Amino acid sequence: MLVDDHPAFRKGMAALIESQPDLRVVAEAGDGAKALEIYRRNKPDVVLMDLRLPGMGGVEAIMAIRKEFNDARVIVLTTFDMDEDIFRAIQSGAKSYLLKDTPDDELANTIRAVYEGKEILPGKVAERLARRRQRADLSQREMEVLQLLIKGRSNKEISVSLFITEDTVKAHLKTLFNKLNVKDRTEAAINAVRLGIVHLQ
Amino acid sequence: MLVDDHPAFRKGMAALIESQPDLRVVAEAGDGAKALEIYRRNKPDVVLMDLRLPGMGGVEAIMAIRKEFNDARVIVLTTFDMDEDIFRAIQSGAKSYLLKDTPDDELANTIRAVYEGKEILPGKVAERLARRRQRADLSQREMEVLQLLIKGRSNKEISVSLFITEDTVKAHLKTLFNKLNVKDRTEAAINAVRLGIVHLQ
DNA sequence: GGAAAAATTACCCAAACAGGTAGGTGATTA
DNA sequence: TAATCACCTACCTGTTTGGGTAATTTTTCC
Repeated sequence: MLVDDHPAFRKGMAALIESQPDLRVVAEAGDGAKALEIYRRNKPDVVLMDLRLPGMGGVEAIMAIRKEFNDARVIVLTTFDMDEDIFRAIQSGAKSYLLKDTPDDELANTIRAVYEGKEILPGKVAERLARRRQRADLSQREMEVLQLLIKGRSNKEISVSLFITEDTVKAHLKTLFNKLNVKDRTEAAINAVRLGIVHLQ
Repeated sequence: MLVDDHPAFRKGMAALIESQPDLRVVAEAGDGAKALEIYRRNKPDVVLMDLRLPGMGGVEAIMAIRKEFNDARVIVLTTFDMDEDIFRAIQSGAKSYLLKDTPDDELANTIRAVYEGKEILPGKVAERLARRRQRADLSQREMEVLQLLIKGRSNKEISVSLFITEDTVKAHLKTLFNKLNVKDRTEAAINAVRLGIVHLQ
C-alpha cells in the first residue's frame, strides 16, 4: 500500500513496484486519514508511507494504524532525513526508513525484508538515529519553552505565556542549551529547526 | 523535458503527461548539470524543473539553460512554496511556478500555456511573490551578516569574520531587523529560514 | 559631476540575556 | 525509604544585545 500526497509520485512508485514479479500495489492513499480507512479494508502486507501528509501527519497515521493492527508493517519513505522525524517514525512503529531516492533494487529488497518481519535501517539513517538517542530528550516544559522561543518570544513573554516567572524560564533555557549543546537562544532555535525537533509554520 | 532527482516521481509525472494526447516527454534529467546537457541535445519545447537538485540547484540550472537558450520555457514544479525560492526562480527566467500536488488538468493546461509563450502563476504563488517584492532586498553585506547570524555567531564573532568592528555589525543588524520586520536576532534567524532567504545545512 | 545608497565607525544607554549557585516542591522509581 | 527527576523560584554578575543618533567614506547610478 502506498501513502503519499503526490499522485504523480504514487503512480511512478507503483510502476516501479509492479515491475517486480513478487510485489504488487493493492491500495493507495493521499493522506493519513484515508490511509487508516483504506488499510482497514485492504490489510496490505506492507505500507510505504510518506511523513509529510496533509491533515494527519505520517507519524500520526502510523500510530493510528498500529493501534488497530499491531502487526502492521510500515516502511517510511520520505524526502527528508531529519533526525527527529526518523526517531518519531521508528518510535511509532515503523520497521524501516528509506529516502525517496533509494535505488529501486534496495527498495524492493527492503519491502521483502520487512514483509518477512525484519527491521532494516540503512547505515546513514541508523547513524542519525543513534545521534538522536545520545541527546537526552527534552522534558514537556522544555519543549513548551522551545516552541515559544522559536516564535521569537523573549524570556519575559515566555514567562507570561506559561504562567511562570522569568527566572524559571531562564532555568529551563539553561538545561535546554545544555541538551541541545548550544550557547544561546538563536543557536537553539536554528538547531531545533534543523534537527526537526520543531517544524516551522 | 522533466528534471527531478527522484526517478519514481519522473516516471509518474511522465505517465501523467503522456496521458494527454498533445503532450509528450522527450527527455529526463536527474540533476542540474545533466539537465543542461540534455537540453542542448533535445531542445524540448517546455522544461518541468524541480528546484531541489543534487549538485547544481534548480535555479542555477534554469539560469544556465536560459543563458544559452534565452527562449527556453521553464516551469518550476516543486514541493516547497518558499517566498525566496519562487522569487529567484522567476528572476532567473522561469515562466511558471507550480506545486507538485497541482491537479493533472491544471498542470497540462499550464504546460500548454507556457508553450504558447504565456507566463502563468497561480494566485497563491503570485501573492507570495508580491509579498516578497514588498520587502526591500538585503544588501550584500547584510546577507553576509545574516548568514553568520544563522550559524549562531555573536556580534563579536561576526565582526571578526567580516573584518569590521562590532559597531558596524550592529548597524547592519539594525537595518536587517527593519527590513525583515523583526525585533531581535532570533526572530531574524527564524524568519530568514522560513522565508527561504537562507537554507539550512 | 552630483545625488543616492551602501558600508563603515563611533558613542551612549537601557534592556535582555546567560551563567553560576542555591534551594524548594511533588511525583516516580529503585 | 532514599534517590532521582521534572519543575519551580530566587539572587547576583558580567556580557550581549538593540535603539537612538551622528558622521565619514565608498560605491553606484543618473
